[in-house]
Amino acid sequence: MSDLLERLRGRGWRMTSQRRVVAEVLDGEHVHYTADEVHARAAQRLPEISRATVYNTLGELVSLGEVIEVATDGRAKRYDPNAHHPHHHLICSSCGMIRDVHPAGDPLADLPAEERFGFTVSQVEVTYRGLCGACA
Amino acid sequence: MSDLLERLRGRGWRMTSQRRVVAEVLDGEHVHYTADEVHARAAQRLPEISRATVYNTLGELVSLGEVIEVATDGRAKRYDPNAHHPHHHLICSSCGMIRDVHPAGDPLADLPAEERFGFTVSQVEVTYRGLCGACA
DNA sequence: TCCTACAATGGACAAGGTCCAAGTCAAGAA
DNA sequence: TTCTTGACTTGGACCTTGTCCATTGTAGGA
Repeated sequence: MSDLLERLRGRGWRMTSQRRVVAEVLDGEHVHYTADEVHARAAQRLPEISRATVYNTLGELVSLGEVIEVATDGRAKRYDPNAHHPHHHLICSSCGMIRDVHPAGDPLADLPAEERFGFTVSQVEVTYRGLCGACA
Repeated sequence: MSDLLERLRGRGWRMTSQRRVVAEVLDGEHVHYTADEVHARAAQRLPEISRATVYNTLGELVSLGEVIEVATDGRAKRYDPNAHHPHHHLICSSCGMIRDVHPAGDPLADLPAEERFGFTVSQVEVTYRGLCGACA
């Protein structure tokens, strides 16, 4: 994740302790926290960090393309730092656990021109749902 | 949509004017209203219908499998009555318009066993995003 | 070290949705 | 037809998620 901190600094980000902590919380594989979870974890290291700062920082990371926003269920959005490795999501309908997956095939190519209705299609998300081993 | 009313009655639904109006609002092709839009349209025919009843009724229709809930953007959920005809969605990133689409291919078959992590996968949603003709 | 523009804070506010106690009514029973 | 009853509806309080803004703090360049 120090890569991320370097990249951000290179883009002219002012490096504050709050931003550093948020970036560190988002380090790791298969991390899909809600904004609230990010805030709770960040607050363990920096108790006075505010909710607004976490929302601001997450929003900036998303618009810089460093983090992906995942709307899994109409409840809280989740934030996925694995933005530089294209992938889709597999979600447990019972406990909400999320895994990154890499299906074969190219869903973009599967959408014929006559099904595009004049849209310029630029992005596809595939969401698989089911029950995880523990919930089944 | 009278089919729907019949099916619901067959399942033991008590038929009230509120439920009838909600079901009627959801009649048609390419209908993807938010709960609030359903409420507004229902209220044109039945002014005293309450928000809670609309939410209850939509929730019941979803759990009966008659309507699909679509979380397009982390804002309000949308309700899609086209539940008996499998399809996916194409969404304009600018104006939010939604179209039903029918891509080729089978994304479920594209997820190899070693990418399923012990899940029993039962459902796939594919969401295409881009700009519609008017917004491009 | 000092400045200052950018960032953080916290509290108010808004949207979307859920819950609940009380009142209403659809539909089966008599 | 009328009665009965439990399912349904209502409206308002409340919760969760997220945004906004005026004020205060501070990173990093001069």
